[in-house]
Amino acid sequence: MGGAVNRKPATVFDVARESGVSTATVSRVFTGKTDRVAPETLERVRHAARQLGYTPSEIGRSLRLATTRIVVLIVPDATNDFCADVAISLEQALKTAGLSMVLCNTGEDADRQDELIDDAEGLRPHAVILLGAIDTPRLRALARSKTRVVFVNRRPSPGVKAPFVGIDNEAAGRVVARHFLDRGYARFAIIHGSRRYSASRGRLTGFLACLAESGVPADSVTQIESELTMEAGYRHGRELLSRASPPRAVFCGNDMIAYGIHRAATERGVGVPADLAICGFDDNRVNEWLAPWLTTVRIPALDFGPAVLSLLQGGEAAEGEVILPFSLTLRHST
Amino acid sequence: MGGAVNRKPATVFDVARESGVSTATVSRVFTGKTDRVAPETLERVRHAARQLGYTPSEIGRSLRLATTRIVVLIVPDATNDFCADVAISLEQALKTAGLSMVLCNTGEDADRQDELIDDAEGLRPHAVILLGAIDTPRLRALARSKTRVVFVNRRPSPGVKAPFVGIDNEAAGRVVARHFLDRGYARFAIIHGSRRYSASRGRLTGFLACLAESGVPADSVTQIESELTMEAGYRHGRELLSRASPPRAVFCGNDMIAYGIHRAATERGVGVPADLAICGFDDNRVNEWLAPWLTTVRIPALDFGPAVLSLLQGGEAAEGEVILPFSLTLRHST
DNA sequence: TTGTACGCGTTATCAC
DNA sequence: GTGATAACGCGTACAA
Repeated sequence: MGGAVNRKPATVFDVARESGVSTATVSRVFTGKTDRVAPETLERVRHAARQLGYTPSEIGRSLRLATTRIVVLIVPDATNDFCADVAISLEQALKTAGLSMVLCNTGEDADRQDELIDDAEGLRPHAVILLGAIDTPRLRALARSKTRVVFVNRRPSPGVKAPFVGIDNEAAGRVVARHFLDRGYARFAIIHGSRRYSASRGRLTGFLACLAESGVPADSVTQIESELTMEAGYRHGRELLSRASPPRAVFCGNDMIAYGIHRAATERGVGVPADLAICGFDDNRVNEWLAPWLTTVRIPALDFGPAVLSLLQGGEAAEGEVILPFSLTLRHST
Repeated sequence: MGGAVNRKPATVFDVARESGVSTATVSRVFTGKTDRVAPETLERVRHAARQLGYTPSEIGRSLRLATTRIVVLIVPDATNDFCADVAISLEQALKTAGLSMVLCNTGEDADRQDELIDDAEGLRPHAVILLGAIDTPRLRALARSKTRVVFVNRRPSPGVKAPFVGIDNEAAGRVVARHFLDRGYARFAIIHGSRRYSASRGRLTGFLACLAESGVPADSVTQIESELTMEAGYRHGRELLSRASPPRAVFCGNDMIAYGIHRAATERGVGVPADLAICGFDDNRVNEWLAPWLTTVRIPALDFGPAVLSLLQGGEAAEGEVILPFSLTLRHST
């Protein structure tokens, strides 16, 4: 049995002493500069390290290099399947680059986001990734700082230059509107996320613009700003369907909303799509299995992680952006 | 405009110089020892810090205190809703204690788990939380080390003492078997997770024991060890239903499996529960909305995070354990 | 109430 | 190919 139990972790000094070399050599071994170390020395050091149960301290390393290998991902709502998928794909991508991911949840709360940004900066992270960021002074300060920042799915406010990964939301909104028009529907509703999010704004803008250009009168389109949860969708669905003249087709800010509306419709005996057409957004993984009826805009959530990583690796002052493709998945709800 | 742009982050020294005090005083201000600082000095320091955009470096702090405020959560499969819920609830709970969560995914791969454990120890984390851990020598070494470890949903191998959060899986298996028997079903199948997981083993043991005690012959029970995914459930479902004498009731290792089986049954025109009864496990959040037909064992996934935190805070050498309650959610699939 | 001085573990630089 | 050494940012014991 090694004696590595019940003592504080071994350090480079311990390994150096044990293997009869200097700390510099030990460091060289563990930073991969093995070509500058004699093979025999290399083996001696490795052996001693194993013996002592030595694992290099990221803390010491980070202090010396003035940065950690941690990437902080801040999401608005981790219970949302889309956020979860982005987190999963990002964690996988980061691991290939030797980076760890800290996950934080704002709960869509601006103050909480700002606190999390403070905490994140305290970690001196390799980068901060913001999914669905909320525009606050603190956020702008972060974007101005030396900290690497990547915005996902929400563009930084004009004037803030920073890498971006997302889709063309306005085009997506237009595609849905066009689809509704092609089907011949006349009265519409859109239940969208907060206007503070450029993603929500973009979809709303594209949807409304396409309808307007096709001569749909503005009073035929109900707009509802909503949380993006199943509960909210259910609530709004009940309200919409109890109106004297309910909408014929509804475009949802995400699939969660769509699930809620569908339930509201089912409970009232409203046929989908016979009486009400529903279009979601995101195309969550479970759809194929549990909601094979849902027409929705498919976003390649699992491609977001690799895209973010490519931006992180793309040179120092990268201001690049990655626009990922979307597509309309046609099923039976429209 | 403050001049905090384009320079390296401010340190205690900068703040000390700017506010005309010593670094010790600055440190005292930011570690909450404000009662040992004159109110006027306090304000001066805070002002200077704001001016400089100073955020205390967790790195320096961690080095000094020989530990970070990071908790590493290692999960087998983040795409699983149960894992996701545990992660979410843990992140929330940890934040209240000023801790950050690093999330890693083993993909059910033992080697990868061991690598992640190495990485985790390098971070000198406050604690490592293992959900569905795989028993390896490396894991045992971790449990023996000074690193705080909490096992979730899987008991450490006998001889390894460590805090545990989970449910009574054997009792859960029995409850499902009893339910099947009460409904009068005769031929059974259980599609369970890897026997390497004590959680899977426990459910299997309880299920089989209860059936055996009730006089069900062993050859009336099909056992299938499987991945816990929708795809695997679908595959096994097709296979089971194509048999000459298919099972009448199937107990699934988790809800994902159940979704897959349900789809396989639907595609073949097999009625649920008329021809096949299905019982899941976990009761994912989406069930109420998208699978309101699924009878399943409800696990309070969102209570796991707080439970883990309570163990972390429960004294130094806590070897406590938290057994959370489960219940059978009866719906229409049985 | 405040300041001085040290050490935490690592790596880059320089000298040999 | 190897070693000695100086930082990196912070918290605290001790001194004033």
